[in-house]
Amino acid sequence: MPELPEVETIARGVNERLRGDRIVEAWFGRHPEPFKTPAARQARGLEGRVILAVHRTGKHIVCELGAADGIELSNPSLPQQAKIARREPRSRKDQPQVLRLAALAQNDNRVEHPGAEVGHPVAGLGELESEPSAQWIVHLGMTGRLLVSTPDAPVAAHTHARLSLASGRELRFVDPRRFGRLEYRELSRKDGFRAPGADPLEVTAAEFARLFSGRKLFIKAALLNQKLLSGVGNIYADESLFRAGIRPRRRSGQLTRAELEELRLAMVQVLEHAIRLGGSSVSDYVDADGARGFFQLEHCVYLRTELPCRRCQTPIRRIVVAGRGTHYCPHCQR
DNA sequence: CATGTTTCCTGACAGC
DNA sequence: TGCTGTCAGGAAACAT
Repeated sequence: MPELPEVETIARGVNERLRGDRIVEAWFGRHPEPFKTPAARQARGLEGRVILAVHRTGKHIVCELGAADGIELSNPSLPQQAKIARREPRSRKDQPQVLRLAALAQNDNRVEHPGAEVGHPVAGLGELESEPSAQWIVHLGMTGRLLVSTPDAPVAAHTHARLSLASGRELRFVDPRRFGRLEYRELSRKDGFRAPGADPLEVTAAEFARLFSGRKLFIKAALLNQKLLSGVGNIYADESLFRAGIRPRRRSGQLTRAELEELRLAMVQVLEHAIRLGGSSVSDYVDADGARGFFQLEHCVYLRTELPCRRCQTPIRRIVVAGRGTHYCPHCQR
């Protein structure tokens, strides 16, 4: 199940490999509607476009796309768009993609994914050769994969999209369980896509505390709510709570300010460590090259029911919270 | 609005 | 062996 570290790993991998490549042809299987955008419209929109950059927001992978060669946009309000992107940001919501991409670029220096060379940083939009005029947004759901492969590689079952590229390679979207979503949007009409909640790696202590105070729901349910934080899923909610020493059924609003800060720091450490290890391969997660991650080897509680706690040897307990399997140490977490 | 519940979907696995 | 039943789980839709 791809969460923030897995999605980040895939986005970096695709960015390193496909940046500057051109989509020559887009093929979509007819099976997996509903996409968020009808397949025919995606294909029409994607074909001919250049991939300027690929990055992550929340659990979404965003491909920034340049205009197709020799084709004028039908809705040329681009000068307007460019003006918006250069303006000083007034509020968080107004922040242009430029800043987020720049932040990603800094992050990139810390990557030590064993399965891949350290990549060149993701450029800010200002460094791109041209302004993005469209985006292809990929959500992997539970079992989605985004793979860079050669055209002659065997097509896996449940392959729902294949983008043929000018370099001769293909970008494939495979998703057996079909919880994944594909969306195409043109930027002349809407602002660039951003996940609905705060980014777990960038959220400030004050913002984090504000998000989680005054709520009655279980802290685990709050961590999973993408409208509060975007990117944390079941694995990293459990691992973050363990690291912070907080029980998953504590009420979000009952946590002290100190506990919330403890939780935020634990979450950041867990996520950054997981990114360094290329994510967790628990079911069938692989990165853009088909390589597995290694963070599952360092899980302290997730899927460790009845196994001894790594800190105190107490057997790990499994309960259900917010409809999700939830794992914790009854001794280390209070 | 806030929160809880149901639904989608298929591979894996248990039980007979 | 091979069938049936159950379950996991992200997020949208629906219910309270």
